[in-house]
Amino acid sequence: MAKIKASGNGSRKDAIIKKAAGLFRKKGFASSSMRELADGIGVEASSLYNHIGSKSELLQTICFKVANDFNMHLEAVESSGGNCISKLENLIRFHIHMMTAQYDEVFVANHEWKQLPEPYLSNFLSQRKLYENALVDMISTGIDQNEIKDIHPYVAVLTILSAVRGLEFWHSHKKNVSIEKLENDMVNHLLKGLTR
Amino acid sequence: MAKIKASGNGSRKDAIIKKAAGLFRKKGFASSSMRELADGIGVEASSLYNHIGSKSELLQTICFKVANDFNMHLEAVESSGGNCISKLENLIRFHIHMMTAQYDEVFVANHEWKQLPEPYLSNFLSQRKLYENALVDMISTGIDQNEIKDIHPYVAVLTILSAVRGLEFWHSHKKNVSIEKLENDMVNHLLKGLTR
DNA sequence: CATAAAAACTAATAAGCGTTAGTTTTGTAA
DNA sequence: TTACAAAACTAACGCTTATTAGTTTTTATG
Repeated sequence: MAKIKASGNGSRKDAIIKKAAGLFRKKGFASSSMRELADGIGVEASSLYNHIGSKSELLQTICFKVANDFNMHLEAVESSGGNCISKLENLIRFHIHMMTAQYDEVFVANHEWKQLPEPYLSNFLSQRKLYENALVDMISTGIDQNEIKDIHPYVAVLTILSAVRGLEFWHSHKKNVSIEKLENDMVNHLLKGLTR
Repeated sequence: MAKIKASGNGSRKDAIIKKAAGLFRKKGFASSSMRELADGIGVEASSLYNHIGSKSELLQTICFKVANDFNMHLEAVESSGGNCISKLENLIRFHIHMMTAQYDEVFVANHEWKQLPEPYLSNFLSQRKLYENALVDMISTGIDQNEIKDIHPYVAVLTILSAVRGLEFWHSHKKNVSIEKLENDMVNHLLKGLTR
């Protein structure tokens, strides 16, 4: 065996994907070169191709892994009991959790999906649309049951998803506030508003 | 004179910048080529250099034009009367307005600023930090004056800025809702929450 | 130690990139 | 019509890109 792995119990391929996620986040997919990625691992660029198929495949792996994690959690929440607001709260907290636990991967999936080639691009977009629609349904139900204000459901979904997405900016600022307070304050803001 | 302009009263340079904003939004800055941009205008790539300095200059122009528009409006709001909540509402509505009136440019400034070379990158980031700080101060004042809930001010700023930023997804969905209802629902959500 | 597989290496390819130089065409004004 | 400037063109430059082929080194297993 050889030098690429270094640590952990994942495969060499996993190590490459992890490094790629970090690089793609920092510089963007198109501005990241395979030579740069190889440098970060301590290997020649061509050596990477013993483990992966292509640069594009790296992006695909990252994006669909993230999409899958969100879909799995959504299913779990949907089939759980509880009212709409608590389901929404659960989802918001999961988004915040993912953003901190898998920062690079979530960031890349959020920013670089446009660079996916067909048919992966269409696949990714339709998965995201399904996810959004599930949240729209959840909010619509909440409105019907008088849990939630009369608001355009998609606007609310957009606001929530965009707000949690914005946690990507948190990484440079995380000194003063604990992640628990961040999570609680954001959930509270999104569900109960700012006005006293 | 020559063929590049086609319409309007802006210069040829302005026409190129406008086309570049559209292209950079659709494909990303790094994935957009000068040949592609020239194609969209109906000209050879080298002809562009009679009007612009470089590809990077196009990005700089777009990013700083947007930053400047936001800074100008912020100054106007800060020196206006009114309580904190109404100032915040004014700002949120301006963000929504910019996102619809200058979609390509705002999108590019939001997504591609990372590709700015130094010292423009540092300049852009410090302008954004100043903008964020102004909003943090605004919310802190609101908390002191009992207008706003006791929330971590930066979390609230992050939530608001991220939410309005998410309107970039609106362009594919704008059929069912008027921009006025969108604006009102989002302002209401961000200021007064979702829960009835 | 021998063998085989895994994973590294060197070298090269073809394509695309931003950009420049030099030249020709186009449009305006005298 | 002539003269000037603006803006287009063609052709090429040096560089970087992802990727492949072929070879050698490393590692694990018998």
